[in-house]
Amino acid sequence: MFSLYDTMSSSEVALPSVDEKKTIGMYVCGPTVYQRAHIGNARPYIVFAWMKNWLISQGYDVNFVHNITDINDKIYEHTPEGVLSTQHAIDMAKFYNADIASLGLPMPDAMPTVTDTMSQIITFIEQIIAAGHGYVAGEDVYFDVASSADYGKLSGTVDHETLGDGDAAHKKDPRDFALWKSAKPGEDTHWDSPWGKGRPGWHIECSAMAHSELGEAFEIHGGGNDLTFPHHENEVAQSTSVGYAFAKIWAHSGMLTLGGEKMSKSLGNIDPIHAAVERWGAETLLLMFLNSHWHSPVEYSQKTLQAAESRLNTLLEANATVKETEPPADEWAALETVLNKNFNTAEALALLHEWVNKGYKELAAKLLAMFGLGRVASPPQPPADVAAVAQQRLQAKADKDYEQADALRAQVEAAGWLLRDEVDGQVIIPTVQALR
RNA sequence: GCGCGGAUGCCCGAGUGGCCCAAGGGAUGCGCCUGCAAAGCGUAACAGCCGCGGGUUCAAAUCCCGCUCCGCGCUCCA
Repeated sequence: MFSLYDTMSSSEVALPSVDEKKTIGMYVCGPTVYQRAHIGNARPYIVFAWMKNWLISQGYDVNFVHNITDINDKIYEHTPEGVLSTQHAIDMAKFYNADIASLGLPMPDAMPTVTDTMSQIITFIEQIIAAGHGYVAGEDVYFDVASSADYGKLSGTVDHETLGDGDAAHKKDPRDFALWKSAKPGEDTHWDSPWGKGRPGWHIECSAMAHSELGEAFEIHGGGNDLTFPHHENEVAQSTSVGYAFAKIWAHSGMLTLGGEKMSKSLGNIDPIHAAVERWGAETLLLMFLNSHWHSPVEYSQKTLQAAESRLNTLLEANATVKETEPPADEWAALETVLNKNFNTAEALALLHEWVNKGYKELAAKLLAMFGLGRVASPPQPPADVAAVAQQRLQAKADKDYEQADALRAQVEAAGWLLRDEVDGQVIIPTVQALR
């Protein structure tokens, strides 16, 4: 039985068994595409892509939906002069797709955009108004927070005094948030609606995309924990206001920090995904995240990354040299225990080391593949020139020309391969560098 | 200030009542091995009690109370 820490109930909540419900709906908030995404943005995607893989191995079918917010104030602000904001959003969304694809995990089953969900969004707003939970003010539409009895239940944010931006004169309550915003001068995108030309508010977009893809109720709603309030709180208010059950589990992943502070575009302490992958490689980044619980923060530092890189080398070496052994029959069950209980990847990683060290190759390969680390189990073969130098080194060694042998070994190492003299001969072992 | 989540070895990081004198990894010392290495093996060091102070219990890193510190949120945010 798989369970996850759920923000709504502040406790671990179990998924229905495969017999009760085979298909799991999973919605994970994606980025607003106004500039290139950073490695912190990638964490929710990574965590839930792993989770999808795991649930499939447990017999479920998983529908992993990861949206692209392609309409937002930020996009207007960041669109270069002379470019349409829609084009800028398309460009950045393409980058995001390429960025997450480079991590080596399965792509989401659906990546809806706001633009493509516009008619459902408008219908949804009409439903909310009809249900008595939304109101029109001029050409804007707001959600009536006071009408929502459970507002604040998800985030525990109940302090009415401090909430709300207050500067929107026609709000009934400062906590009310926009469902539809009328078009402003200078904005190059707007859509027709019963309330005039405009665009949807941020929160309604996600509710609408989630329901449009996954129906009224689904199992897991994920996202970074910085979205708990107001974004997810507002999503809950919108969706439950029309009678939808919405998400069974609210899973909020921890922040990636840099210098002890959240990595964020507005703080500017960011490292873009593409730069991080280029510098460290996907495997090292994945191992860094794998080492800590999905719910905890992770510090993105030279030290953290280097430790992950060393770990990767250790796994590559062990995989290349340890002899295969038959594991105990119920060994896989140990993994199920740790992963099914709140998806404890750090424990799974400990188990992975054990398996690799003991030579349980098949099990290790299966686990590695699930975490997007398949190349650790099946690394590339050394290129012909490297193999040739390795061969020459063997000859030099046989000739007792050790100076030459050491030089050749250094040459191979510079190319990203280790040469080791085992009892049954020289072996060539890949390092992190060989995976690039 | 309020809400939520944390505080475990030199470092990262599991562990939520007894199997914990605390997993796994990273970084270390010595020996064997090796042409020299690396890995491996052996060995050493490695948290004297798991932020601090109380309490509950036959039993606590794990539960309760108070405190300190850190992160996130309080309508830009993964």
